[in-house]
Amino acid sequence: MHKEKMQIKNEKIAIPNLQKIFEATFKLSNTHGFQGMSLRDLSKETGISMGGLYSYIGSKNDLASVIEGVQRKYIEQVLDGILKEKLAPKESLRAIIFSEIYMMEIMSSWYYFCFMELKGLSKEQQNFALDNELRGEEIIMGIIKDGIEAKQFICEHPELLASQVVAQLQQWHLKQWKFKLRGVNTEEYASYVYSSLLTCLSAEIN
Amino acid sequence: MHKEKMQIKNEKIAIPNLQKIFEATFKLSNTHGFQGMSLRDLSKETGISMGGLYSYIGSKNDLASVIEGVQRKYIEQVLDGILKEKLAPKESLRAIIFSEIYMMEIMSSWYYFCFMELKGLSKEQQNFALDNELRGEEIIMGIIKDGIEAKQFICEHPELLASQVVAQLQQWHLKQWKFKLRGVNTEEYASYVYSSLLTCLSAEIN
DNA sequence: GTCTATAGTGCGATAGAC
DNA sequence: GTCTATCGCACTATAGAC
Repeated sequence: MHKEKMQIKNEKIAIPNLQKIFEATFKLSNTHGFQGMSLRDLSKETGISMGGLYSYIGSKNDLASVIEGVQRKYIEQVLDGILKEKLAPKESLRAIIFSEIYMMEIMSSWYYFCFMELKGLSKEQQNFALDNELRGEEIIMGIIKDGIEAKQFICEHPELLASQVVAQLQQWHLKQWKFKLRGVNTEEYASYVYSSLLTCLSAEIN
Repeated sequence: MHKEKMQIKNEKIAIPNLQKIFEATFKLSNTHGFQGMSLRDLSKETGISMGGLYSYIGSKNDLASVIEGVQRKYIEQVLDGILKEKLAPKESLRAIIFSEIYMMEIMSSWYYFCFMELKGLSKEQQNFALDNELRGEEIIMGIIKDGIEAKQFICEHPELLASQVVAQLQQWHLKQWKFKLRGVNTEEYASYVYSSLLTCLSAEIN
């Protein structure tokens, strides 16, 4: 995705270095914040010189922007994949919850970075992110409403229940330290979010 | 609280100016992040000169630190007030949810700032904040367990249900833009969080 | 109690050797 | 493709006039 913007043309060199840059950015941003991280820090952490960094990124802000772009594209692909399957309401909710949580597991640093550093991005990218959050919530709300019409669910406030699920999903990347401390694993958490949702929908848990 | 550290001794001058400084900090941090905000920005926003600012704060980092300290003290006072009342499990949960949400309503900028800028604070303050989150969750979990023992509640995973409530509470300051957009008011949201919790506890809603 | 002026530092970014 | 050296700037913080 980032190919065309890069000065380094040899992929065998470019890809491992880009990976190093992303990982170091996540690490340093998690301790100092992206604005608090200097390119000198990043240079030390990656082992790439200041000058060298600039053949991989256009500018410091460009680096944050690229990370957000890659993350957004990935999520869109996965979500669209699920929606294409046209599952029944219950299975659809299950698929969304489990895939989002497993996705966060794999890309947890990306999620966390994008959430915490959203402010530093361009207005355009901020709007994309907010729209994405609304869209995610509306998809869940839509499925709940479909289930209500099909007499499978009972729920007074579908919009608030949807936001409850979104809140629980986000906790999985925002508060990983807490779940690790409590010894809750990915599978357990996803199962809980799903069963709690079914309880609030007055639906039977299989 | 911040009195002893300040150079300005006349309260009638100091308090309004400190207020201006806090509000401007919240505003600028919400758009650029605290690290991204310069004291020149803060000087322009408050109308106080660079030199003037330094008679109110010890340093830039000190400003963030003071904000976190004030916020923490406030929350502790309110929580302790509720726990002293020794209410029945249901009423206790209700009191915690409603007071926390109304508190966030009043001090929303403070909550948001402390959440987003936690990284920039000293290790000591970070630990305080994390402990506070754990403590808040444990209080809720404890009340749920009390209610289970008293045969008032049924719940398989008290610790996950407690984290669900904490997640929902945090959304109220993290995502205020969303609730405003959806036209959800404070009272409605607090009621929903409470009734959703009772549903998950298989308890009757009065 | 508030200001302007400025010291001193560390930043993002680039040029050009290798 | 990677490095070192360096430019110019914006930052935090302070000194001292008013």
